[in-house]
Amino acid sequence: MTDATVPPMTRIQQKNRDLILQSALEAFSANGFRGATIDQIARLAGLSKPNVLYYFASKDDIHKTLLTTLLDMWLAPMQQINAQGEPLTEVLGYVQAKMQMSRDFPRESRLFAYEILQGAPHLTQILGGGLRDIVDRAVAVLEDWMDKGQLARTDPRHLIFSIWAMTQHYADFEIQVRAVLGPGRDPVQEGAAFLDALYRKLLTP
Amino acid sequence: MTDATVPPMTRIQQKNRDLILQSALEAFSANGFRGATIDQIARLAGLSKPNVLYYFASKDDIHKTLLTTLLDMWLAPMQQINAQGEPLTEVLGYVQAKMQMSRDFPRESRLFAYEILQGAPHLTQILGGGLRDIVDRAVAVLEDWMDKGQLARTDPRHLIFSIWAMTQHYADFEIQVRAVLGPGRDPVQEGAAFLDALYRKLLTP
DNA sequence: CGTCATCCTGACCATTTGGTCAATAATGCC
DNA sequence: GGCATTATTGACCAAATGGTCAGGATGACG
Repeated sequence: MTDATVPPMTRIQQKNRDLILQSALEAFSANGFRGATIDQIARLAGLSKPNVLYYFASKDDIHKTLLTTLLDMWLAPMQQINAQGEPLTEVLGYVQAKMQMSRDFPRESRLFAYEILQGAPHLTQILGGGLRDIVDRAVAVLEDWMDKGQLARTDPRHLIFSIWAMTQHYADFEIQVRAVLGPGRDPVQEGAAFLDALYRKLLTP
Repeated sequence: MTDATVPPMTRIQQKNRDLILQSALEAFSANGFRGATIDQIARLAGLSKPNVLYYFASKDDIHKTLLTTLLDMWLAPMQQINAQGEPLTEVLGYVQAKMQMSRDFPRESRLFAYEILQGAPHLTQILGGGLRDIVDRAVAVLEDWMDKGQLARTDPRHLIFSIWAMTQHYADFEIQVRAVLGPGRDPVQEGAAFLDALYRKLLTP
């Protein structure tokens, strides 16, 4: 019954779809969904507009594909928290990993920020489903550590919110951060040091 | 030479300009600048599109007016930090004030979030100018308190970033927060309690 | 080399949207 | 009431934009 043998996916397809998604990431993250145009994406990819629409059914399709493709990568660090590891190390490692992503993938960060601001039209299912499960798992681990006295007690969910908020801030509001800090500084590096100290102090039992 | 006696500004003008700005806040904060249309703003205001453009020169003009009008209100809490007050109380009060704004003015919060994400095309001057000065003043106060040993030492600027990040998170990413917390909870109230504990622990000498 | 599927494009279309304008209606004021 | 100023609108425009399509170019492959 099942198995439609999906598609062959030629080398050209692979290459061009990747190219388009890359360009779309650039465009969407800079201007938001409405602000980006297919023309712009096509130009960035070095393709014609109809050609872009040959690989994707619509602008919306590109956007949705991009979001779902990148979501896994975005949530990966939290899933890598090791319940058998040293609690403080694990949490601080997670913070640093998220911070690293702010530096390395600011466009992805902005893409998600726009989506959530918009009301998450494409992610509502995932928000209430997969994301919640992933968070719940991490929360269980954190609570276990707190029960054992290996971590100072706090609300684990708001702890996670705080980590998300701060790490995203350095990516999404980079302009503001730079404006306040002035030139010649490395916001993310400084931020990483600050957050390490902050969470160390907060979570040390 | 100077003094063009500006404008009289009739009662109708006052009322309609206010109406339009209110409607524009609704539209821009929900859909971003590009996503909102003059038609939509006009409909929300119960006016015709040309009538909206009678009061404002362009869509851009509405947006800029809105941003600059609301910026003062947005930055007010930080300017109310009292250098003569009890340090911890002052900082925690600032956090609570910002949190209160997340609850009471989420649209304003999103408006600024969109603007910064976009690269702050309308606020660049203010970011590098007024904002920086305001922050510097607060930083001076914080550093003074730290020097006197009344506040634990941290980077004051990143401390401020963290407050901004967290308080804005509850407004701008409300959907995500609600999805993770589940129904029947009050994110902002819980967040306020969490942040109070966090900063108390971080800043108590 | 032939042929079949994949790939690509110019031209085109409908809709949306920011903005204009001349004409009309209210309003304020003497 | 009469007149000047202010408000308001329907009709209209040009540009931008998402998307279509028929036909041509370019591969893959026996």
